[in-house]
Amino acid sequence: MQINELAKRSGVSAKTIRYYEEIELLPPARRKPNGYRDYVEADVERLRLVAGARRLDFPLSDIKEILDLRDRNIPPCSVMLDLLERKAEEIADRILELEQLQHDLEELYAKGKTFPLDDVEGKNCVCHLVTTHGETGVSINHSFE
Amino acid sequence: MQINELAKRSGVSAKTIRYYEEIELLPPARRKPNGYRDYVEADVERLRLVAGARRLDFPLSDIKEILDLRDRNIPPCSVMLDLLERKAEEIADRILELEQLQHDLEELYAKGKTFPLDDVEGKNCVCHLVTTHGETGVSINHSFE
DNA sequence: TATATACCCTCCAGCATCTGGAAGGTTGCA
DNA sequence: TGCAACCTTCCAGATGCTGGAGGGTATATA
Repeated sequence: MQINELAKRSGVSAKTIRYYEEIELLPPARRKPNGYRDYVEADVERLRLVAGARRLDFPLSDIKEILDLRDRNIPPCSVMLDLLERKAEEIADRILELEQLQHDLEELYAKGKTFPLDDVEGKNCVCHLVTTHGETGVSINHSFE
Repeated sequence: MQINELAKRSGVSAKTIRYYEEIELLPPARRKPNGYRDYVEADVERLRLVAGARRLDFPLSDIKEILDLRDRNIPPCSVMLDLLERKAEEIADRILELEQLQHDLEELYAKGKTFPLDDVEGKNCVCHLVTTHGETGVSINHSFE
């Protein structure tokens, strides 16, 4: 099987497959006499595991760890379970952050709407609201509340 | 004011300030006779706008646009309002994606828990669940449901 | 045989946003 | 004189690919 067929069957582009080989996530591919990469069913399966884990947003380093265990005939399932759990926590945190961000954006938008749009140098415009202040540089300027 | 003071007052690291200058988000800094960068109040204000927009997760390209308008004495507020609105939509989409992902992770975790942990080559382990299938490569393997 | 096309190959560069570190100059103070 | 604490530039790395240049190969058709 050539690289494009593997790509179709795994849902990973040929470009990406070569990249995975380069960073040693996949072993060096067997070659046909003409130098083309030549794959078999086991490669499809391996790559599908990679694709599935990527879809769950696992970093390639974690995926590599899983595959390395499997290659050494150590069942990687408990590691995988751990990763799933940690990832879920990470995602939950990220969702909270984004919700806070969305809240800030909406507040700024609403407030910005009430200000003139042509105040370049003055202080009564939305641009001025989008500014950090103080030494921490982390909170929104709420001085117009 | 030297770079470290600007860093403290804006909440942006000295390293990052130099980087912003390099990519022309900030104009080349004035220099003291000894070659050190030398800043004034206006630089603090400009950098705070950058930091505030970054905190809202605006890409540097958008921020550059805003600053360029301001530098040409064109009020950037209506552009900023547009950006706020589009960004909020983007964040909302991202939150939905992450919630879907979290759902998938939890489902996989729960299901994985019910499987043996030592099934390397077989099909009854969580690793096998984390696999794309078919030509699309986008859906989770739910064959154990 | 010539050509068109659809593959395949390698290597290099770029995206976005910094961050770390090396190697070295400057300032200020004991 | 020595040392800490600044400052400078330049290079490399992180993440996960993607695009393109420049070139070889395979197959079918004219």
